[in-house]
Amino acid sequence: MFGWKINFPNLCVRITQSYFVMNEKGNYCYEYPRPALTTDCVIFGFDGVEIKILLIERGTDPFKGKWALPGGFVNMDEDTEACARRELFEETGIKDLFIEQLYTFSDVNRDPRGRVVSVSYYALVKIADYEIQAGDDASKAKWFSMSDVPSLAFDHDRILRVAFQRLKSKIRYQPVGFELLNEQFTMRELQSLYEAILEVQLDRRNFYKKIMKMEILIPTQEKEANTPHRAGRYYRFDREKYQELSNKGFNFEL
Amino acid sequence: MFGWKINFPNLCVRITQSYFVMNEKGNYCYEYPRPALTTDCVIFGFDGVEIKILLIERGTDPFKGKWALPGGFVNMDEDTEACARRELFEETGIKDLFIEQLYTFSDVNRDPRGRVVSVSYYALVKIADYEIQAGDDASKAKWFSMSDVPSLAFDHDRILRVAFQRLKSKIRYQPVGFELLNEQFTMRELQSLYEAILEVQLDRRNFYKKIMKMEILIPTQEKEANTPHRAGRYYRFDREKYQELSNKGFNFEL
DNA sequence: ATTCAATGTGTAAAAAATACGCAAAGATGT
DNA sequence: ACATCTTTGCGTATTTTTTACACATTGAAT
Repeated sequence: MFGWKINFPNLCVRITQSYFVMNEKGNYCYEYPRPALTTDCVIFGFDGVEIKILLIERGTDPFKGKWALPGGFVNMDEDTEACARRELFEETGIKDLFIEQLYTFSDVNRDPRGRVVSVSYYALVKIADYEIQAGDDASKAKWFSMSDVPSLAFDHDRILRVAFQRLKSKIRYQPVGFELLNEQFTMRELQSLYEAILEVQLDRRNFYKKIMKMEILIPTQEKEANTPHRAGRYYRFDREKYQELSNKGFNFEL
Repeated sequence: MFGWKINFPNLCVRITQSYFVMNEKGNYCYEYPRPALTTDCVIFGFDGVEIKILLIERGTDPFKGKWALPGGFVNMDEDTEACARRELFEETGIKDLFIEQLYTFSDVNRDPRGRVVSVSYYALVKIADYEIQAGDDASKAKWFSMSDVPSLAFDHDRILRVAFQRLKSKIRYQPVGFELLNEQFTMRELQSLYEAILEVQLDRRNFYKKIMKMEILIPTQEKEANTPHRAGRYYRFDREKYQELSNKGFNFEL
């Protein structure tokens, strides 16, 4: 319905009340000025010890050479979430991941190129699945520890701060942590994840009892390999069971 | 830096990488199509019994005659929050209120006029301050009970649902309820507010003890008037004390 | 066999949430 | 003056949840 390429200069395409004129250069013309719309994505991973985020080194100005969040301009035939997923895939090869809208940043001067409004998302990925792809293609993507993030392009420092804050509060009352772990994980990994995000120490035994009482973990028969000690059992998150319990009024909380 | 009115036809104004051309009709022209950007605002009030929301009757198509959330297009020199506040003031006379970003709605077909992305906000107002203004000016603004909201224009039904959900979860761990009450309020009013939003019944005595233990309420010497029984004491929310406690790690929770 | 962390269960103490009881206050109407 | 009605403020017993830590056992690797 919108954005057809029409090659008559100054043809006015009327769509109810909003319309654009296309001039001889093929530009899109509107009666009132419009901000450009982009999405940016904060991608969190977990390496077993620390929370990491994926950044892209900018190849063009502005901020050429600086690290930035993956993102780009919204197309006319996609909503912002689709845009975030597309950009993510194009820039890092990551797809099919947990993604959720974070906040829309709209400061008038947040982009030196002009008025650009960014709808930001945060995503949780199983870092092992993407470690390789991220590093090898043309775009310079790299995982950084949260404690080791360089100063970022645009207002991306701020976006990152907001995202981490959100992750921190989200993980306490929604079972999103599992998105950061492999399909199978040990109790110790799960606990370490919570400790890394919440920045606290937890008692192993109480943690175990609390999480087991929820009945949302399926113990598998498999165990860790190559440990110098007794191998930990692998568990998997039971999404269906969680949905079921959730519908009955159960609230995940840790 | 952006959006200067320049009267030479087809003059290209280059701002780093983003630019617009102004054609002979005074239109704003861009190399790529852009969605229009609006804000919409869900305004909550509390009349002592029920949660209410403020709606505007649309005077023009599309959805002429339907009720909708107050909102409008974002100007180039204001961020989205400023836009939401401005539109709110223009359409309802309300200013200086609690406002917070809710979510950005970007479905490709959410507006029949074309591609329009809406950054939505929700606001909490002391209903008594605005009851009169809302009804009297040209725009037809009206308070509706949550239980009695008509079908709304655009995707505003959905926005409203999301907003109420947010209010419900927000009020449990942030002291935002006070924004809905007068500067002074009785214990009963505060409790009724929580009961209305959370849709539960609370024990008066436990509620009293819990809220008093937080030490964020200042009891005044004033009391209700014209009650057929013992008048309730007025309290006020101690913002500074809350800030102070909050910095020390105190978490409001009810 | 030794080492070392994981496993799984138990339990006691502390803290928080829940459910009521009750006497007194005080504003209004009769 | 009295009856009515709801707030006020404190008390308290019970249940539930959280927290802290003990302990015996398992099992992979060297």
